Amino acid sequence: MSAIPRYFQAKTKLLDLLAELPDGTPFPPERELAELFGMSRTTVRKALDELVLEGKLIRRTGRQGTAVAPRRQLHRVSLDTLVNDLAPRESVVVRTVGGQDVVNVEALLVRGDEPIGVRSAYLRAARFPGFAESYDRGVPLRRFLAEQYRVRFGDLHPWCTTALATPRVAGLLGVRPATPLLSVAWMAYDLRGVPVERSWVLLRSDRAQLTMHVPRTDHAVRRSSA
Amino acid sequence: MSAIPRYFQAKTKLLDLLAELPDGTPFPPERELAELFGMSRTTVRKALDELVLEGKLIRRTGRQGTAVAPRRQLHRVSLDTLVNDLAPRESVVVRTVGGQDVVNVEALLVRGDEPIGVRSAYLRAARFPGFAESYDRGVPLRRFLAEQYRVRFGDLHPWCTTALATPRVAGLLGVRPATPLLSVAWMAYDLRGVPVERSWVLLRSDRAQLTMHVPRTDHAVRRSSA
DNA sequence: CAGTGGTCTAGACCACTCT
DNA sequence: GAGTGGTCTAGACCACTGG
Repeated sequence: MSAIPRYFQAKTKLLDLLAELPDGTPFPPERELAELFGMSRTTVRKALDELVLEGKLIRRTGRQGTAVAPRRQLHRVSLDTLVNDLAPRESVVVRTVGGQDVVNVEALLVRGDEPIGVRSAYLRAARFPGFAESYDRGVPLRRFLAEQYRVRFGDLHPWCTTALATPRVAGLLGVRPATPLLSVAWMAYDLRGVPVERSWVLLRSDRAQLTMHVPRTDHAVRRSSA
Repeated sequence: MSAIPRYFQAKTKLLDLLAELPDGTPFPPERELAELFGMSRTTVRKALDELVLEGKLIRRTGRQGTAVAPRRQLHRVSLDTLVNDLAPRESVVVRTVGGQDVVNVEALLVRGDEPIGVRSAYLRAARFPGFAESYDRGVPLRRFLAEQYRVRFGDLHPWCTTALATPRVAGLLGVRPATPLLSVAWMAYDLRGVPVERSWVLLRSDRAQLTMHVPRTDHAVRRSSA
């Protein structure tokens, strides 16, 4: 095993420093920290980079400098809400892609005036004639499909992973490219097993947590059935 | 807007190079790429760093060098399994922390000889006397608590986010420090509402996906009840 | 042993923003 | 103009791995 890298020692010190400062407090400049810690600016920057990725610091160009990130209230977004009840309202974009074959519904998820995520849904255009023109953006997508096109949705098995922000998504969410995001994706089928909707959501994990539900388990039952 | 950084130009070139190579192909050394692109090694490394984070390249120390990442099969881990059915077996470590007040059960999650995650559970020692000595590592933690200590668990509301690997976790999982991981955490209460267990899991998202379940929704019912 | 990635340094120049 | 973060350089030393 190797020794603890200096940049990680710097990170530890920075975390201590950070814990004592209230939100929004300007942080010492990188050059000053480098001198204080007796390290090169490059090394200190590597530690700062990680703290920025973790959402604990914010950096702005110019005279504004680095500051303690406001401890934003983490918005708790439930999986059920994400799938069923999201009404995109004004920020939705509907475009047809793949030679008119597919309709893409892209919506920015906003909480308290801040973007917290992007949802992108793909539908077969042939299954939903006139969708692009008739979609009511104040209605959750799945409810709209259920009501207007008589879709009956079956069980869902979404999966969750991490992804790095592409430059495009980074622009939408106000983060730097290559920022890690929480990714939730699913394929929705109707009751006959026909695929209906392919969606995924990218969430800023510094602003939103995904909450899930696991019903209570009776281990006695589990045990006797095994 | 600023010009395109050189490291991003390097990344584009590397992606072109990478697209033509089959899985596992050795990649040119960093020093060679730097000379080829007319950049410093540091700049090329920044581009390589992102490709490694995206799982497109793997880097190994020593003579082995960089190579095109094999497209691994992703293990699908269900949320229910993660919470209820994980039997850590031989890799579990039990330690008491915080002045004997708390017991920490740490287990490495393995699939096919590869580590895919770490689970850490915290229990109040006073609630579970003798736990550290008596815990049977072949039994899932929650079942053990249910059977040996008569715990009846209530509903669970885990939450999901991203986290960066600390050097310690990185060592356990075989990734670089600061690799983005999928984090699943929960607080478990018994049926009387007393907190019992505080756990979290860190998953390598290049090897494992978290799968969840959403029961079918009847939008007609939802609509009429609103 | 030679060659690889991992880390670190001391400097440099730029774009940006506040005063 | 002064100070900030963003990028880049040329070099150095180390730990590790294969022949």
